[in-house]
Amino acid sequence: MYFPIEKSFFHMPVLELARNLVGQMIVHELPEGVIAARIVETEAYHGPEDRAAHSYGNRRTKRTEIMFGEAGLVYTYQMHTHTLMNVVSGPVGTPHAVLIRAAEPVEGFELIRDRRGEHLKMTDWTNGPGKLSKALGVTMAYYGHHWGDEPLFIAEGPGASEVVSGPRVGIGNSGEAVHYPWRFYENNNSFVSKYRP
DNA sequence: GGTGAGATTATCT
DNA sequence: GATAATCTCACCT
Repeated sequence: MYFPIEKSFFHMPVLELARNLVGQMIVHELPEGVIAARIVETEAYHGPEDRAAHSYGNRRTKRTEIMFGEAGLVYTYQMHTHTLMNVVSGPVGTPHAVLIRAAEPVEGFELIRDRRGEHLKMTDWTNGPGKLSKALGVTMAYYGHHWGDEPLFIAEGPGASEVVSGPRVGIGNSGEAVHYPWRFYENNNSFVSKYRP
């Protein structure tokens, strides 16, 4: 049984939050059962000053609107045919966010397998942001939800053995921002997504 | 095990 | 009409 983490947990600087989310649990309670996974990889997006962020230069559109809200809200975003999950960070009016990129399944293996496919290796279930949201059943319907509320929430997890940082993935031509070491992941964990230069 | 191209759709200019 | 915080599959080593 899992319980949502204190909402005050989200009130810390975005880089710190990104690092501290590694090792926590992400839980989705569905009518069919509970899916739980331990977060092993995140990325921080530093709103106004980060060329790779959707909210760069305080760009405020219908899509980025939620990032200007309270820390702990859910920012879901459609990329091609996939949904990506973020945790809003920073005080109200400051559009920071943490992208949840990968997690290690802990509970609900059969539900995940049903969604992702019988033939896949277990490590291919959740080792990327699009795959993770599909495995957990997270959709755009959660845009604006809070990560401290059921049925989709962050719970206190067992932590991570060793958290390391490196450059972020898939942000192409974002100038200097490409090199910022704002990706955090558990060292030597096979559920961490592959880095593609 | 690794690299490279194409898919495919909401969102913004 | 261009773009994208990705995924999958084919082909190479």
